[in-house]
Amino acid sequence: MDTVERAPANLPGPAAEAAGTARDAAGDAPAPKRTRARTTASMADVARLAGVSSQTVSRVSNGYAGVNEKTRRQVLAAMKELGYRPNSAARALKRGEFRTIGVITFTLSTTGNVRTLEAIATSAAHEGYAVTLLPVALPTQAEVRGAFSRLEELAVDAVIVIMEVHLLDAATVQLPPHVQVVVVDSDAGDHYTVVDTDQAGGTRAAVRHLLDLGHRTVWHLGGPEGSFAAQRRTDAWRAALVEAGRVPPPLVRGDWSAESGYRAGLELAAHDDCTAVFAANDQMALGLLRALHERGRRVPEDVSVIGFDDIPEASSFLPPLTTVHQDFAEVGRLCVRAVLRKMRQVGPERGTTLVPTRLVRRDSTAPPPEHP
Amino acid sequence: MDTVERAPANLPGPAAEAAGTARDAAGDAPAPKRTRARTTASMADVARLAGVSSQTVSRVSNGYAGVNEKTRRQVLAAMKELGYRPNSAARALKRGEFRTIGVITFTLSTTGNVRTLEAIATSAAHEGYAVTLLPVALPTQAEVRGAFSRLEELAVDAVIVIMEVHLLDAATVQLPPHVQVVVVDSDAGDHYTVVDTDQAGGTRAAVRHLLDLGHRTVWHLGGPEGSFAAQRRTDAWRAALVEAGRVPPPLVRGDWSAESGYRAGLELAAHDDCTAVFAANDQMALGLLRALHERGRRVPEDVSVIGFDDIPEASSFLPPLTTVHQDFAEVGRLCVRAVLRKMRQVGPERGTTLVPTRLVRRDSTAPPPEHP
DNA sequence: GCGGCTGATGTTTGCGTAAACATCGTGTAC
DNA sequence: GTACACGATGTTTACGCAAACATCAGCCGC
Repeated sequence: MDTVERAPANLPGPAAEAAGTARDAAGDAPAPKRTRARTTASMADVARLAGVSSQTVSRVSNGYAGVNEKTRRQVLAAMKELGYRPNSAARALKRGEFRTIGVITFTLSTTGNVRTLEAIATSAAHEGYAVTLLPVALPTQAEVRGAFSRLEELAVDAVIVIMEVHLLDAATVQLPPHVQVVVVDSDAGDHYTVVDTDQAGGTRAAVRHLLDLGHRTVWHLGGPEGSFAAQRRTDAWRAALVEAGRVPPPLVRGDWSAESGYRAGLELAAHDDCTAVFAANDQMALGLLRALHERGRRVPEDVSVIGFDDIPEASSFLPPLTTVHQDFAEVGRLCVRAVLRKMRQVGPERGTTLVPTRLVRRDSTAPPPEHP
Repeated sequence: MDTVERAPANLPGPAAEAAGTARDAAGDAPAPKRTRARTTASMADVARLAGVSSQTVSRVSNGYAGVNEKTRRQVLAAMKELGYRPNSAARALKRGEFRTIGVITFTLSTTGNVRTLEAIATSAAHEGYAVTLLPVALPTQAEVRGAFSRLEELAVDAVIVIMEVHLLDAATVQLPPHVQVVVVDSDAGDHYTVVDTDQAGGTRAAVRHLLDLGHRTVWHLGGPEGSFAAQRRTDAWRAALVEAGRVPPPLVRGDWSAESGYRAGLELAAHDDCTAVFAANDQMALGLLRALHERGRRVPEDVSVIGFDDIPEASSFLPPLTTVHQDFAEVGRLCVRAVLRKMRQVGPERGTTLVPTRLVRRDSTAPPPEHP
């Protein structure tokens, strides 16, 4: 821990030998007013100590070739002694890039957003980029606009937006020029670059699974209106039923939360002919399971339930939940790749990339009861 | 978008007339070699267009007093026309601060970390600070060291670490000087500034609640060894029992995941004398509930279960989970406050701040069965 | 032996901003 | 009416870095 305590800038005389003695003059003489204690050593300091030009320090710092091995070693030693760290502000100013990606998202309350964010951060780090978080408290236009106006001053080279793009457009966002944007949870593939889970494919798999088990039709516990993902799942659910010649029951809506799933579940439990429910996410499925349990409808004997997301807890539900697995890590990875490509001006400017899903069969689905 | 294309730097003499008409000239004449299309307007560009000095633009930009209202308006108009955005790299370089806080954390798989991070981001935004994420894939020393070495070059003024500080120490971290650190999930209050949930208080409340219900003792499903929070809960659990004159049963460990709670639950279900279990988090409690259910032990009639965290889903478990509510938002808020105070050199350098918990009674706890 | 090349290094310059200092009217006190 | 304060603005400078260019040995080929 001692390394943290050290204050390399004020070392008494160690730097004097070996090279330049000019430092002492600088250290003391000037007006002692507020000394300002230079916080970090600069390239110039290192250069002085190593007896080279600052440009050579720069070359070493950036790992350029063309520096004599002996010189390089001297410089490295000087850097170490002074505790030199390149100043990223100066670097960014000079290079014109921050090596940082901004991520705008709503509250991190949904598993999907968190997982995606995590993957983005990891992938970005891998590429030498940092990730700056721009939280938006509420999905209102004012909030979104606020986030973007913060962004305007922010040190980012690109932005990944994890939310329905309509809010973005509606907020009359004015992005800093040359800042690339990639969007998740949106259908704006013709205006933006979009990366998303294959909502439709996953939904189709879920519905088909239930129909294959023998259910006459499938009810749907949908997500909130604002969400594109929710909309997409609802549309796909309806389409899959129609395609199979079934009649879609009325839609029941929740807001992604388990609590809303519970409330919707109480409603669904009242329908005796409801033998299969496709919940738009696992949390709502959880609430649904509780409601069904309370109303004495057994899962999966009386009612089959299928979720979406495959959160880690899904396998521990009662009963373990059959669900559609989303590969959030892949989504995050692709976001970073897409945004970097856009920055480097390779790859398509717009269009949607879909990440496939996978149906995970557990114990919450079964054939319908003999005669309901 | 046209504002982007414009190359304000090369304007010949437009500044002369209030709102120049000389723009056309700039587009053609200059050497067409890679034009480099200046990406953004600088203060100088705005100054030229507004017919003032760049310093005045700076004053307007920073909202300083002492600028004539008319002048200010001119400047603002010019800014708007050029789509001017202050360059944060230059600003950071000049001011010597980035207005950014780095957050180091393990994978965002635990609710607590995510909630805390979210609160940190929100509070920081409130204070005009951005948050940069430094994900650490695995809690190994090498990984932690890697994160910190990335950090060394990173544009942050302070760091909040959400993890057991031992890993940090062990990684022989060398922090940039003058970068303040605040830590969550740690007992290093004497070396660092620590903000944490009152683990002991929450645990005591949980244990007492169960004892008050009439249980002879309370079993404990603990978290992983590396975690300070887990350790603290385990210690407090044992202490609370001893204090009440009870004999602590053997400790059962999980790794925070529901799956591990399930495995541990199978084990616990085998003990007929186990009538009350305190799980170190809600996810493990979920798995525990499933295991008990599978083994035919009813909750709460046969076994009482209590969790820790109060994740949103807890109220939808079967049965709804009694648990200890953690105020992650407050933890995050206090982290930001502490770190900003340290930067401004007010407030104590080290020491621990505890955030109180609250017991949330739901349906998973009840008096023990008559004669077990 | 000379021109030119290569590798290693130094020098100059400018990125965009804002602190510090300088200037310049205008009014106000005496 | 001179002195002086004050408000409004302009000028200079430095933040730390790295691209572009300059220098300067040593070495090669002919």
